[in-house]
Amino acid sequence: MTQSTKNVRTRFAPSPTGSLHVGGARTAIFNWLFARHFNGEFILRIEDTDQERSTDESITEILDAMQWLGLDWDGKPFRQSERLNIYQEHANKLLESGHAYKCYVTPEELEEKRKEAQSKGEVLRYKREWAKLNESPNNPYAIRLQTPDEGTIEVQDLLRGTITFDASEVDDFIILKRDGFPTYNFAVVVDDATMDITHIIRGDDHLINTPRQVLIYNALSYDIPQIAHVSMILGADNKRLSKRHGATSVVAFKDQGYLPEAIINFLSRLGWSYGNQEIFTKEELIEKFTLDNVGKSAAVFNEEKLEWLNSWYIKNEPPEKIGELVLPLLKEKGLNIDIDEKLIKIIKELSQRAKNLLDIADTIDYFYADGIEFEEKAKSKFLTPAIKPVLSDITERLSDLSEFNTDEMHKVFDQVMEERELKLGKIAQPIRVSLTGGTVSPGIFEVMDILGKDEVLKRLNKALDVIPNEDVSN
RNA sequence: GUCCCCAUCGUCUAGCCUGGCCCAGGACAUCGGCCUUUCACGCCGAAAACAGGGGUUCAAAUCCCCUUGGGGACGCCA
Repeated sequence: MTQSTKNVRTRFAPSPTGSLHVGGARTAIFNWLFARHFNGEFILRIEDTDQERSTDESITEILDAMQWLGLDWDGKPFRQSERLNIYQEHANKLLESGHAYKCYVTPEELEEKRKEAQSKGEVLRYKREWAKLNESPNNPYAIRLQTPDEGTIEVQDLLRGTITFDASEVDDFIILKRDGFPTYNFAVVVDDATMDITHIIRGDDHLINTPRQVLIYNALSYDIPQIAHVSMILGADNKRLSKRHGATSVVAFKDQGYLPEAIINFLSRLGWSYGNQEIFTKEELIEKFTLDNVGKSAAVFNEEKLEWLNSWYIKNEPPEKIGELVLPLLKEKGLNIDIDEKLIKIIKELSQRAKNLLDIADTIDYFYADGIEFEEKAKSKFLTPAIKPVLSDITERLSDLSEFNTDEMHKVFDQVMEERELKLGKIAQPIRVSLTGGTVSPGIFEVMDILGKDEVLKRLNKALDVIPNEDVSN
């Protein structure tokens, strides 16, 4: 890639009309990685020029999500709504230089013309003479850029090379709305130029806007930054990812117990790759990310793979860290505990079986319950009169242990198995049901170790109480 | 409809730029097996793709063209 990578400065420019969705997050990640890779700067710019749809809640949500993902930005986020005078100055300059003109036609009139064209199966082409409609010093106006009528407009894309558009495809478009706010294309150019952005990485839905932006750069005599259009993320049906596809916002995944590491890892690999490597730490991503390995085709959001990555991180991150993350979930369930040796042991076991943090919180109950309930099916299948003597025997021997550790437990079980000529498979499930109430849990020795001697004996005795005695009359 | 982009297993992708090492490699998911104390984990294995057609070339997944398919854009939204 023959691009300059000195003083790199990238930006993420969300519009605050909702929370951060995964597509936006991927764009943010690429820009962030690119900047960090080249020791450059990554700035945030809130594109809130749509007064109707922009909200402060969205801004907060987006910034929170960015922070949660660990995408730190340099300096204070810019807000376009606070830079109106800058856009107006630039628009006036274009007015003076003859690159732009005032247009008095109303949105309503245009809408009517648009409908008319549509009914004829056509697309509305703006005609320059409409600008004069309603012209009067007192009437509001928008400002339009005067665009060339013929020739071509070339766009240089870092990923796709030179893309040529016919000038006739671009009609005179609005740069400043009648409310004094800039339109997207204009604000983007003015901002990227005045904010010294060196590299723009954005979704390829913006590719079609780029010739317009090129025209603005030229009219303003600004240099054009390096631009890379990455392909979009699609849903499983190959359609543009939207709410219809279920969870698409970053917070939704957070709420479902996903780790930021998994999301970053997953999203980074959508459209980018590094040989056959699947797992990347943040540091590795920064080290290895360049535009050279970014692909051009659209990627389908594959939630199963995200899930796999998430379970990988849950298994491989330090249990202390996972513990910190599940603590609030446990609080929600009324389990007010702190990180201690017991919790860490539990996490080590449960994380092997969890796809997300919720799984851990959902399967932890019996470790802390004061008196467990037996699942009916489990009870009737495994807590049988036939097994009662065995359970009773084991309970007695366990209670005799002075050292209650897994080695000693194993010895007890080995003895019982040998004396009674039973396989572990025969006694493990009754023990498991006795200790956890159900048929699914980590290994019984681990469970006993975590529960401790007193609790184990308590539960075994309770189980013995509920098992009817074997009918010995016959 | 017009314009723009894209095209390797179901999915994410390696390989493509700099043709031969590719009867195409990895991962997720699927299926089978092993391990086993349940559930998982883990390990081993299987099935699974160069969209189609023309060129160029001794040789094409790799270069060119067309077709087809998919996506995107056609706003005083961003």
